Amino acid sequence: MEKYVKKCPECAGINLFLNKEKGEIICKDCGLVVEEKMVDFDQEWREFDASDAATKRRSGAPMTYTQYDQGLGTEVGRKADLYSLGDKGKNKFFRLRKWQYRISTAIERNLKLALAELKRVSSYLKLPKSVEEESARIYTLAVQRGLVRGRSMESVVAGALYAACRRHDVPRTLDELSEASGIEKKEIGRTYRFVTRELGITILPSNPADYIARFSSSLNLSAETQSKSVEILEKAQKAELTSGRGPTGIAAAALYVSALIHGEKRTQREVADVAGVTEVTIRNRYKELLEELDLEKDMKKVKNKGKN
DNA sequence: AAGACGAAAGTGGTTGA
DNA sequence: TCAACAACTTTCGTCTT
Repeated sequence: MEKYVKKCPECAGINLFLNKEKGEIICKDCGLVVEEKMVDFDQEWREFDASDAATKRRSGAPMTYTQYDQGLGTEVGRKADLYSLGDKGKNKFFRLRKWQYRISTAIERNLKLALAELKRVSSYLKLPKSVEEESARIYTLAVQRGLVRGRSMESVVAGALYAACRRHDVPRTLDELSEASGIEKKEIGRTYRFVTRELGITILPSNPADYIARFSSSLNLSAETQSKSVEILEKAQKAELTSGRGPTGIAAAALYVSALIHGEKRTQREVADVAGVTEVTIRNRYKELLEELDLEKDMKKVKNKGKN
């Protein structure tokens, strides 16, 4: 996170912080997420020597995975090769070239459509460009390996986006992806798992804290509440309450408790809705939090009723 | 009347034989 | 391949504010 220069449009505070990875600017005073979609002005690579320059630098038209063939294509053979072939060889050659042509145009057509869809969903969710690129890359690989066969193009696009979000620590819930893409949640989850497994993409379990900023912003919670909940999350992780649990549930519970403590009560329903979990899950996590971390003292300050 | 709480049954996915 | 299993959901009745 780095300091940002402008003033917060909500509270006119100057404590704006920029998180480039997530494409978010967060106001530490009021917790407002000012801008979720921004242009990343940075180079994402660094050059240390000439070979870095050769491999990483991109000049001319930018080579980008959001262009469907990256300006590169495959062609089978050239005329000159024909002289070394007999009649049989020639036939084979033409057949192969025909197939290659069909396959590559099929892939290109598919990519063209898919990347349009990908851009649509990505902009709907206001995802940063880096994530869009990543998911386009993933999708391209998936098409080349024939992983789309038997699956709808849209669901693979959604799966690729989900994977890219996770890799960039800018998690969106399956619900959000589902709403944006119109694909069922389980279908996205399925293709996501399939694609990442087949492509050997490793993805770390997402950190609950990554969800806090967004959730708390849609609930209009204060910055104190927000940072308190991150604090709670850290303690929860030390107490090993987080492993194996759904990160959104934990994030939601931490936010819920934190809101209670700061007298900004939100109903379990409200928190559950933005986090995409049920009230029951929040209750369970919330109960565990109260048991394991001694938050009672904090709670007493708010509702001064003795416990036991 | 709305919200919080918790029990019970159901779902989809993982794991280990 | 199948059954046991954990996490989470759905549903519903009861209690609290």
